Amino acid sequence: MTGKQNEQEQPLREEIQLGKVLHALSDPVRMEIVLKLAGAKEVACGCFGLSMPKSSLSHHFKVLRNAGVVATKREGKEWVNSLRRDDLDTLFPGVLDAVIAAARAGQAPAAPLR
Amino acid sequence: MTGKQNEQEQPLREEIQLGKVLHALSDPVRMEIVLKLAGAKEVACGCFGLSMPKSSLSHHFKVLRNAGVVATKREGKEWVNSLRRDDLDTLFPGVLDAVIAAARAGQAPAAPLR
DNA sequence: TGAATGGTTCGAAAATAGTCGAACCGTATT
DNA sequence: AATACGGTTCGACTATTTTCGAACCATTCA
Repeated sequence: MTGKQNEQEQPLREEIQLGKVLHALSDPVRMEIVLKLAGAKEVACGCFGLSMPKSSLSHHFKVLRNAGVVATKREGKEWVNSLRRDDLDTLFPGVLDAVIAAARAGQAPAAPLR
Repeated sequence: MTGKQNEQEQPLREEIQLGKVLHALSDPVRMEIVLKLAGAKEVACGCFGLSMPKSSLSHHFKVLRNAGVVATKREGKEWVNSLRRDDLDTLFPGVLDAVIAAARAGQAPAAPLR
């Protein structure tokens, strides 16, 4: 009953590459995920209003994870995701903030944040 | 003798999309091009120490152009490229600067800028 | 006009990325 | 133990990207 696998393999901070990060962020679905994570700390995979099969969604999370953009770990029976803000900010200062701000402004102008 | 085609088709400012830009920047060759352009205003396509066929290089410039990252126009018999800083800064404030700074720091740490 | 230069465009082949159903794996609940 | 739940993994397929040689196109210079 001990956790057999309660973390997905993710790159260490120093293994994160800018190119990979930018590629991960270049997809609209993944950008939407990142925007949601940016506003909500931690979110389970299913809690996204994204209409697509589980497997597709899981794929996008995997890309984000492998790029070092999000961290995923078990929390009960669901996987909980979070942005690796500290790592990204340290490695690439300002990049994530600027991209998120630009994406917020451009893609979803009408979304009432509260 | 009049210029038959002295500009490559490029998106208007308002047609530039963040996702396309990020994808364009996610390739190492293209990032290198952008870094060179960032430090040198305008540069002809050939003036890059990149060892690859003309057609491949041309392809990467095309991706950058289509994404709205660089502008290209005829100057005598060569094509001259420049970063579309003003457009990008207006649309996505801080993104280009942060990415360039991060790329400079990460990829080519030993390059003595002067 | 002819040839050299600088770079684009055209295929076509190879590599990479995205989509999705089906099977699977831990966890929790019964 | 059996079932449900949340999500991953495994193919297989499709679509997009990358790479590169060969042909082409303006421009300039001889």
